[in-house]
Amino acid sequence: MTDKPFALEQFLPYLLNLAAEECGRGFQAVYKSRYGMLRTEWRVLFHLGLHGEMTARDISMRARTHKTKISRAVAALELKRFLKRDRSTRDRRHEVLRLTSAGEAAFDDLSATASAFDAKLVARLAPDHASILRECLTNLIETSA
Amino acid sequence: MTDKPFALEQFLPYLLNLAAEECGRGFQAVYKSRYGMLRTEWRVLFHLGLHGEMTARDISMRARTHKTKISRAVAALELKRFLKRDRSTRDRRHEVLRLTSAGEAAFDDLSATASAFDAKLVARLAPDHASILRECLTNLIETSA
DNA sequence: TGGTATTAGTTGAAAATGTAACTAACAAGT
DNA sequence: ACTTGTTAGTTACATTTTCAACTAATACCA
Repeated sequence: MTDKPFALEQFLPYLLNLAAEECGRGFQAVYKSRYGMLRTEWRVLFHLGLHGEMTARDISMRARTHKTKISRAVAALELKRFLKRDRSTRDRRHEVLRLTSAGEAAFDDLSATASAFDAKLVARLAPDHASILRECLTNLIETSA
Repeated sequence: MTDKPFALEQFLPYLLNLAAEECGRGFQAVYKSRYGMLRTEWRVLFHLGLHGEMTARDISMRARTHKTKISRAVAALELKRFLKRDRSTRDRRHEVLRLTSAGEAAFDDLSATASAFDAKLVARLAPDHASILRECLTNLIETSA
């Protein structure tokens, strides 16, 4: 502190957290109020909507989310009739997950909302900064794994 | 989805959350194992270490953190003998918070660790990207308020 | 076949968070 | 003095998250 005064408002983990919280709030309000979903629930919904059939483990890997979170999100989405599960016949440990038509409708609705929301965020940045931002974030996410 | 396939891995709230989680993990391991601290606790510690005397409300505003979180973090830090409180004589609703010498020692240690950690993160990015990243994040944080 | 290890997914208890209601102190107008 | 309103901070309760233990199915190998 006497040497080099640490700059908290420049510290990346701090900035990332604040930005994530601020930016997440707006979209959260939508999926929460409209479908009673939690964060992990919309993530699962989106992964299934985008990639079709997946197992809980696939989603867990792709979304870098712990399997217990996924497990409960899947249970919640099943309860809402947004997805169906089927045990794989080849390996009965695996459950193949798939959106129902209600789930797909929710996905379509929310992904449109998300696109619009993203556009608003990007509009706040300098024109050529958005792509650099995404590149940096992707980089930080992937290098650490 | 048939129209424009939504790109989840380009969606800013999603990227921000993943990046925040990934980048936070490493530093979290330090303050947690070394001092048994929670996220809000190190934030309060840092604000006091950097700005000297503050009230819980000051920290709450600056760190954009809800007052109940701050209240609990302050209580935890007091229990660890990292800070002291004093009721203001002018307005007895206010509590003036100040680090103890043990608190300052923890702050010095952790801020050095944080600097090193930040440097490692920056090293993963393209040379001129780090400052743009910080600018974007600051922008996203402040514009929304 | 039997034994050990691994993997997919679930569950329960403890810890953390969010929300709203609360206490205590002050301010301002009457 | 006496309401009414506001502010600082705490507490209580419900919701979420985390962590570790668990079940069930499969794989590997002797």
